[in-house]
Amino acid sequence: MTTNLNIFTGEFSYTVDTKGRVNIPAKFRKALSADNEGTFVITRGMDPCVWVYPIVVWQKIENDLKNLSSLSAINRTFVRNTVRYATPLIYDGQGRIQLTTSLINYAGLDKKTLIIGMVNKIEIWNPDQLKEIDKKNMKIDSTAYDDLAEKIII
Amino acid sequence: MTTNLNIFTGEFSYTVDTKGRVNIPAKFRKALSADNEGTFVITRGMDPCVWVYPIVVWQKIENDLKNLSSLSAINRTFVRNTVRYATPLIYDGQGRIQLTTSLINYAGLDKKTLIIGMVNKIEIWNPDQLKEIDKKNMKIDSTAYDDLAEKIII
DNA sequence: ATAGATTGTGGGTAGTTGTGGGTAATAATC
DNA sequence: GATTATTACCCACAACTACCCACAATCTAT
Repeated sequence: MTTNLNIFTGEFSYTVDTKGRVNIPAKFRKALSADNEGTFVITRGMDPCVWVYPIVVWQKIENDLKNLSSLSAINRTFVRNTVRYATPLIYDGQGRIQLTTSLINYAGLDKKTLIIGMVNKIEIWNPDQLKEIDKKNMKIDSTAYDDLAEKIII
Repeated sequence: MTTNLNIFTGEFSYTVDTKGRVNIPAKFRKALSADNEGTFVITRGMDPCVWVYPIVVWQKIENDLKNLSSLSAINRTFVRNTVRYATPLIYDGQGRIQLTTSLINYAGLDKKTLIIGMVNKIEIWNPDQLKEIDKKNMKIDSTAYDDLAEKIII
């Protein structure tokens, strides 16, 4: 197949087990480039969910952050908030990653999860929470959304 | 023949089998350019049907999405809604693709299907559902249609 | 007109995948 | 240092998927 590496799409339903482990969908593991050596970085998403990056992609982000001047208070806060909750981890023999309790709480995860490919990263959601957010977004004025849709022709 | 590659036209009747597989019409497989290596991407259509893209066409969309910053909430929503249901897949030795249950449900597919070439993509419909939509569209005031007629001369 | 190839549809089987739990090694606590 | 909690690694298994073969119907070409 000609799918690109480190690009993730699609939606999958999985469960967080009692030990706080979730499966990384087999398709996503196959899309992970070899130089990651099975390693992801998990961190807080901007929405109430967990973001999962291939480690090589994350390292590029770290690099960009390094180049932000610490003179600006906004920069400092931004860097702190982005890096603060980031944890690298390898998936186990069954293809699962071990989430941290801090991130499980942040995303409100509990048994049922929705794992969504977001092109360059992966999101882990509590399905109910995503439904809420979706509902809220429906009401938001959609002109900005339409502008995007016009630029990116599907 | 000198038909254009990755351009699809015409209508075909096929069946979804018990395993959720549908045939891609031979004509469409022949129109698929070699660099796709037999790979399509299926996703939700804007209408209640399944959209099927050649993967090289889809990858152009992915690329545009990858360049949207996740700092903006609208960008995140847009990316999520666009790629959430997208799955790349190769057709098997018999020329079939394996649909996901999620998309089968969304499009209300059940045995009989209508496969329609939509120029740069393919649509998979439940024939009854398409008939419904067609009926509804008939009633719509046709000024918009007339506007199009000025742009596209058939 | 007939033989051969192609096409659409069905089904079987071996391997993969998702999920649970067990055990040993490591870390933390008192 | 002993005890407890946590983590890393392994085994088990049901459910699912990818891949293969079969075959009738249709098309192509000589």
